[in-house]
This record gives sequence, C-alpha cells and structure tokens, in this order.
Amino acid sequence: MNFTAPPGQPRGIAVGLKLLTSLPCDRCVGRSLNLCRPLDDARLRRLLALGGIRHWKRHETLFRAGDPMTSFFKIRKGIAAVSRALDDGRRQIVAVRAPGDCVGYLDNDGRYAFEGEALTDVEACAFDRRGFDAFAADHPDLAAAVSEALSSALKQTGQAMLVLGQLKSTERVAHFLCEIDALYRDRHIGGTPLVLHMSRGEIGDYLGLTIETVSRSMGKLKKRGLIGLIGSDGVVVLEGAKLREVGKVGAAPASVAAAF
Amino acid sequence: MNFTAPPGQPRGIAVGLKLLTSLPCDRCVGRSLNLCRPLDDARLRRLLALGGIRHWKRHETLFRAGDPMTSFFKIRKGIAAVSRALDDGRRQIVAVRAPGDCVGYLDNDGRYAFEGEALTDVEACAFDRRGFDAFAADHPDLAAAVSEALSSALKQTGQAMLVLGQLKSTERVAHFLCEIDALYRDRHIGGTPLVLHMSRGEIGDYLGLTIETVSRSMGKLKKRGLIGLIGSDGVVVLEGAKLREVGKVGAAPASVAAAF
DNA sequence: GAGGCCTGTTGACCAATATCAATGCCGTAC
DNA sequence: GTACGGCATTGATATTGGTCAACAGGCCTC
Repeated sequence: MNFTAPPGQPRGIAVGLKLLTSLPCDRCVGRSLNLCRPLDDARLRRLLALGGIRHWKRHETLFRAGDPMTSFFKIRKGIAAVSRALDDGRRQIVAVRAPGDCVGYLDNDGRYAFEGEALTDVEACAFDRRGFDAFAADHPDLAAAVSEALSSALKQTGQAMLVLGQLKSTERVAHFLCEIDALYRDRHIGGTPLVLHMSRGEIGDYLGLTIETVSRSMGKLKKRGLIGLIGSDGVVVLEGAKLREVGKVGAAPASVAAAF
Repeated sequence: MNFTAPPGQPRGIAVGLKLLTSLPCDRCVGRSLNLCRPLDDARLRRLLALGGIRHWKRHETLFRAGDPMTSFFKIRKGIAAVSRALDDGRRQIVAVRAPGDCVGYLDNDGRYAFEGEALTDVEACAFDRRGFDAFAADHPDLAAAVSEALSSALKQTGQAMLVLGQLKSTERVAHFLCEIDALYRDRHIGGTPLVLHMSRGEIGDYLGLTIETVSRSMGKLKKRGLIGLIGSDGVVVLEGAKLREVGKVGAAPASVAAAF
C-alpha cells in the first residue's frame, strides 16, 4: 500500500473535470484481473453503466440453472460456488470463485447453464449480458480477456476432472486444500490460518465425497501432521510440500482469474 | 447429398479467376462449425496458409502436455481424446473430440496443457497458434467463434464433473453412450449400430472406472435390454429414453463444436 | 491350421467409500 | 444459564467398485 492521497477522500475530483465521481473499481481487488484489466477508466465507466453492484448473503442464490439469463457477475468480495444438480438431490460444485472471477456467464439458449450460490456474503458487479456482448464486440482487447478467462476456467475444470476421476478421497481433500490456499493467496484474501468458508457438505459436493469421508480425510491429514485444524473452518498448512505431493498438485498452476 | 457438379472435379476453377484451386474445406464436415463458420473462402484461404493438413494413425500422439505449443488442430476426420496423466500412470480423458472440434488449443505459458491422442486415424488442420491469434485479433467474428467454442467446452466439462463426481458406474456408462451417440449424430458420423472406437480401458479413463467395471456395466445395460452389443465396439441403443434416464441426460444438450 | 497376443468377460475376493446411527461441540435464542 | 438446532466427528455396517486371476474370442503371423 503506497497511496499518498488520504483514504476515504473521493478520488478523481482533483484529477480533472471529466471525472466527477470516483469509480468503485478504485478499491476493487478485481480491477486488474479478468475483464477489467484491459480497460481504462473511461471504458470501465461504460461497462459499469451496464449494471450495478449487488449483494448476497451466505447461502443465497445468485442465479439458478434454467432461469432466463439477464446479467452475469464479476465478484468484488466474497466466495461463490458454481454448481449443477440432479433431480434426486445430488449436486456437483464445478467451481469455487473468488474476487476477480466471473460467474453466471455460461448460457444455454439464453438461460443460465449452472447454479450460483454465495459461500460467504458476496458483493459483485452485475453486467447486462446483451449489453456486454455488444460492448465486447467493439473492443477486441475485452473480447480477448473473455477468451482468456474461459481458457483459464477450462484448464481448471480439466484438472478438476482428473481429481474427480482418478484421486482417492484423501488425495482429493489434500488437493482441495492446496487449491483453496493457492486461490486465496493469489487473490490476497485470508492468510494463516486458511479459512475455508465451506462446510464439510459443500466440500463433499465439490470433491464427489460424502460429509463423513471429507471429515475422515481431514482427520488423516491432521494425524499425519500435514495440517492443523482450528475449529472446523480453519486450516493451518504445516507441511505444504507434502500436502501438494499427496494432492498431486503440479508446479505452481499460475492461477488466473476465470469465468464460468 | 444434392450436388449437381460431378464429384472429383476441381471445384472453383469455373467460378472465377480469383479461385485457382479448390479449398480442402469444400469437403470438410467442419466447414460450417466452430472457427471456420464465420469465414468466407478468402479468409479461409488465409487461415489455411497458417498451417496445413496433417494425419495421425490410431493411438498416435497429436501433442504432449508440457511440450512447446506450435500449432493447434481442428479435426477434419476421426476421433481424438484430450487427456491429462499423473506420474503414477493414472490418467483422465477430459474430452472426446470429433470432426469440427479443436484440440491442443489450451496452453500453459506457451506449452500444451493437455495430451492429445488419436482414437481412430485422424486428419486435422494444423494452425500456427501465434499466427492464428494475430489473425483473430483482426477478425472479431473469428474471435467470437473461439469464445463460443470455449464456452461450449466449459459447459461440457461442467457436465462431465457432475458425471464423475455424482454418478454410479452404470449411470456413467449409460451417460457415456448417450453422449457419444449424440456427438456422432450431431457430426453425421456413424449411425446404427453406434461404433465407439474406444477400448474398455479408454472408456474407463474417461469415466474414472476400471476396465472390468466398464465391462460389467455394459453387461448390466445389455441384460436390462437397454442396449445390444455387437462385438465389443458396436452398440445398438434399444431403449434410448430409458438409457438417457439411467445416464441422467437432460434434454437435448444442443451439441456445439468445442475447443480444448 | 496352430500358436500367440491382445482385449474383453467373468468370478472371487478385498479395499475404499457410502450409509446409518450415536455422540459431541458450538453458537443462538429465550 | 439452559435448551435447542446445526454441523462435525466417530463408530459399525453395507455397498460399490477395484484388484487379481482365469478364461474366452478374435485376429494376426507363421
């Protein structure tokens, strides 16, 4: 942090007549990530005009699969899960998204293809999808940023398929912890101890395991001395290298903001 | 097939002086899919100049994860698998690709992020990645086609995560059969009986199951009268509706050519 | 046509994980 | 402070799918 201006003062007023108000982006972690990265203030302002900032409480639904898509969301604060459910109640969380990531972008014929749920209180920019598409069509650098976010998400889901299809329960949990640790570290949220913000059930829905198996796997990792548990939501990574080894985590996966 | 011109005659010569040779695209199933769809003949010609048509035999490697990425590929004929492996031999096939699809598109820092392998003999256009990116940067409709292919792939992998994380072995196999059936039908390859072109081991690597479990699940579906088996590679879908029910396949998934 | 190899099928057994159930912990409401 | 509800943990048991092994069928070579 090396601001010279005092915090809280509306920035921009002093800069010039054109900027009458400060942008909410000035304080957004995602300003330099994903869609927003290539944009200058003027274009950010035009993008913001396509929607507004919205808020959800933990466990609230951001969007529902099959509902008509109006806007998609770029997370400013908090964590969200993108998921898909079967009629019989089984559900699979397909991605955990953090500030800077987009959710609710994928559509099926004008309808959301997945569910979005707040894992913590969430604040996000909502962008009208049609307006955004039109805007992106005129701005190749923005369109390129979308492609990059999609590519990044695709690499992540490919990796996730490896986890679901090939890893044993304890390997999956170890992988999950490394993944969340890397994600939070990348987005500069949290620290030590790592706070998961996910119940055992939510972790299970992400890893294709039951609550009990997640709990037991955590216990095994703890007994092996790789992690420490603080309450049920806090994790201290004691042996990062070994944990990554168990979780079959390759070299630094260059976490990049993604869209889903 | 309602061509009026006799097949085999070089098309294009009669059309005008500008077209000195016919395009290989004239006979490519993927001409109207994916990247190529928005392009007219002149631009197709420029795209083709970025590479050439290449061939692989069944089981040959198209590209290897970690190898420097030179070009990516758009399949003209045959089926290919995109996969990812662990050091200990376990591997996960993350996508099965057919004519019109792209493979080898995802990179990590200039290197292929996944493996590509021919499941049958494969013919594909190879496009130099850098050249393509530059070309796409000047052609918004092409860039949009890339985004669409990536979005489509992302929806597919989300669905695949649901399959791997939540479905039982027989459900997975039923899902797989429906998926392949829809894919081949969409690309106008094969017919009845459905020819899988994948060994039990390859299916297992896709579904996160062992050879034996795939075999037993096929047996169960056969005994239930949902499918018939012709040899080990041929499948007759006898009860499509029931098979889709077992495989938890939602309504027509609007199969769209995708990139990986 | 015989032999060998590769793949698939089938059976027996075992290990991993799901399921069911009991208990404990923690936060909240009254 | 006490009671309650939700979630996590732990144990006992059931089920699924993996592992190991035997065998069968198809295809190729010689």
